Amino acid sequence: MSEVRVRLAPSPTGPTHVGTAYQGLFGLLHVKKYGGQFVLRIEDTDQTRSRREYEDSLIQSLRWVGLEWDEGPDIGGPYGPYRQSERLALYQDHARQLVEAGHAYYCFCTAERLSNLRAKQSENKERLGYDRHCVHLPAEEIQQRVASGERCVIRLKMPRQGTCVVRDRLRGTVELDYAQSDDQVLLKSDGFPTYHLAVVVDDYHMRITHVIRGEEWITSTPKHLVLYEAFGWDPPEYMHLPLLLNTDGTKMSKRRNPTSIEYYRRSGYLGDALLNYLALMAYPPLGEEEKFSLAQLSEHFDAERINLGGSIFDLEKLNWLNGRYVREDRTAEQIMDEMKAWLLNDEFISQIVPLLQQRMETLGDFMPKAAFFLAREVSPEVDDLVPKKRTADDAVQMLQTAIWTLDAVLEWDRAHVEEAIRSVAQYWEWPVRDVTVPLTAALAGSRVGPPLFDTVLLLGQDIVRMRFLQAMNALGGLSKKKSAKLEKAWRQPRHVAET
RNA sequence: GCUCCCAUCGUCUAGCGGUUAGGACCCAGGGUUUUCAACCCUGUAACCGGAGUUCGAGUCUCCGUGGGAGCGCCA
Repeated sequence: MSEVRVRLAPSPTGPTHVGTAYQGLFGLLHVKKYGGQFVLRIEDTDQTRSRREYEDSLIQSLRWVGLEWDEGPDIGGPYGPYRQSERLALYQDHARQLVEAGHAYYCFCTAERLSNLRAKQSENKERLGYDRHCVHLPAEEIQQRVASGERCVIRLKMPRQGTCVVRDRLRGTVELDYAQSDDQVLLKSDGFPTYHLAVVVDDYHMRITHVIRGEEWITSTPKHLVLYEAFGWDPPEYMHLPLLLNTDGTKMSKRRNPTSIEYYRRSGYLGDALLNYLALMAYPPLGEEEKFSLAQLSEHFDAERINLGGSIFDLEKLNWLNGRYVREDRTAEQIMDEMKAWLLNDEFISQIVPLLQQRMETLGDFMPKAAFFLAREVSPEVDDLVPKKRTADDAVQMLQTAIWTLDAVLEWDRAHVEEAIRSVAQYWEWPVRDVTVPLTAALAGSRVGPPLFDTVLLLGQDIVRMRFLQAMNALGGLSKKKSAKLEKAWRQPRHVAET
């Protein structure tokens, strides 16, 4: 039996999701139990969404919760490179190899044709999926169109019938009809692979023995098994973990919950407490004690004990656990060090002082006025969240559009933040003050505070989103239906009058 | 719509045919404490439904129901 090798394969397309740490935790546990290697691989095959800064914060965040890996983009290893964008030739070769062997084919369908197709299928209540329009093109035509530089993709030829038996370590066998999977694109027209090709090629070449990933992948496993078969490789063992859920039971998303590791760090949680809590989400404590370290857990870890139902991420319990870590696991000195490493340092305080200086009479005014920058949460008065002559509902909707607008800001600097907030006022055709006052209240807990744009900048995207969300909830929230309607209107292209 | 996964207190869970269904978070009450936390004690609260197997079902089987996920040139 070969050595156990497990990988964590996140995409650097946004703040690091707690689910990434959760999956990494169980992967690491498995590796520790059998004594193998844990690999970090960056899946940056989406050129439009992947960003290097996200990769940096990803690595930092994973280290912060206490995850460690033996091979990865930052430390190298024998099977690198560990960044998929640096392995393109490998995927392209393998895709061509599949075409030559008759397991895949070129497809010239345009995005427009595909979306029309999907619309029609959805209208006729048919199963959504590619109709194999390009599967039987004559060889000469393909050659000609490829040679002429026409945009095309390579698709996997899935079996039309039969049942795929997926062995899942936690669930036993899962049977899925091949017909449920359509001909997946393997190589995109920009020459980058899709997840499905890249994951199989890399897992093979990196000698991955166990694929431990979220349950959302279970239904696409047949595609991966077909690829292993086509290449003549032995597939790895699969373990699909249950999902982390919002309070309403849906897949955890930043729309309803703080989901990023950066948020929890910034809010003052401890990395080891967060990881401990994440373990509890799917793994029952060994005995009565629910507080345990990674080392303690790995000693007794048994995958069979993983619970299969998705778990709701419960802030209350995390707060309780984190409190125990603060009180029981750290000396006062260590807490001091943690706080310095957190935000109580010159770097951070020196950014606040200029914002508050003009609002201070004595030095003693500083801490109370700065408190909201460090607080876990604030509780603004409803009156401060609603501008005069507006309703609570108006304010809720405005807050929601402010969240969307700020989420779309890629360069988190003063100019872009200001532009985004002004555009919210513009969208509603409100005086800027009617936007800035509630937003300030939502962030600072009071309508009086330092300048909004600087405050937003300093609090950071994740904290800002969460405080806006909390303000919305304080005002009664927004129904799903209303939210969808608002979003539709908000996403309409807007025509700004030209001067 | 089609397919798959899942199902014990509000939440996280123990239970692997015979239990007064246990623990933790939350909440409530009490104790301790100069205050507040912390800590300790007590309490409220659950086996989704229906058949079947069995002397006996939370536990096994089937059928419902409910929830979730997937069906992208996103991962």
